[in-house]
Amino acid sequence: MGVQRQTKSLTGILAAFGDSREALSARMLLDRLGEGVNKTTVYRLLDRLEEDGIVHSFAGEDSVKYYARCRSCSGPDHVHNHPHFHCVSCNTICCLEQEVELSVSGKFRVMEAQVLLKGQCESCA
Amino acid sequence: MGVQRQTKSLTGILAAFGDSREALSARMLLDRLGEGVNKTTVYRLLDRLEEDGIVHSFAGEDSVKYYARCRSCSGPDHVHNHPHFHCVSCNTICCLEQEVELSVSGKFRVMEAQVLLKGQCESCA
DNA sequence: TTCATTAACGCAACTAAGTTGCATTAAATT
DNA sequence: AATTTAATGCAACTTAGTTGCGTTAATGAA
Repeated sequence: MGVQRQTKSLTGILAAFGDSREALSARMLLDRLGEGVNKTTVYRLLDRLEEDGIVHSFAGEDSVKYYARCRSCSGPDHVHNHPHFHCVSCNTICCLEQEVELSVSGKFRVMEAQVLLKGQCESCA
Repeated sequence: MGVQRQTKSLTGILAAFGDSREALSARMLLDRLGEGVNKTTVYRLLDRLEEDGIVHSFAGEDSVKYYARCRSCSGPDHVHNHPHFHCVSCNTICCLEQEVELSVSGKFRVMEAQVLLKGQCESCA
């Protein structure tokens, strides 16, 4: 059981994500929301939102945990195997819509794939 | 300019990697080498070894930095676009040999791809 | 609309990963 | 053996993330 109450920290965080595909870290959320929210609350809310399948998370290249709203990844099985793109110019990280299909030979049983791409996004290229 | 001297911390770390494809974190190295090495030294050596292209690094699912010896990835351009496999049974992370080819549509300019697979490895499957 | 319940909050104190400055040690070269 | 300086070890620090606990406030019932 994740989020159960409509608090202003919750609406603040959801508003920060807005309707974009951008991935945000706890720090980024704290910076954007300013005085409005407490560090512990942000971490706890992100956990609960992830439990509920409202957001998903992944480790960025900088070994920091990033969160993004679930959009195309909200299918029946709720798999998050879309790539995340880190633009080295504008330094934003966002979800790409397309699924990645990759074939791994051998006897490995792949259950989940996390793809992190680095380069220049549409606006910066 | 990375590593310049043959010290026992260096040989210890290289011995810990051995000839395997396993990826190790600073913590794992410290645990395995015990009294033999200092925390700061391990972090600094890993940095230098990465500069020299002896090892490469990536963020694990746990947002911890993992290092692995460069083997198949030691080509002319030294690209590290092979996948890393995290076995949920034996909990080891290792480099896979095969390159991943993934096509990203749209106007993104992809410069680097990091693929982290989760599942069961050959021995555990 | 008020009250009771308890989810959620905020603070302080903590852990763990990784970094930095600086004085000391020890490879490598002469 | 003497010199040079890369590398080390320590302590102190930064940053990400967690935990315990007393307080606050969203929600549903009376």
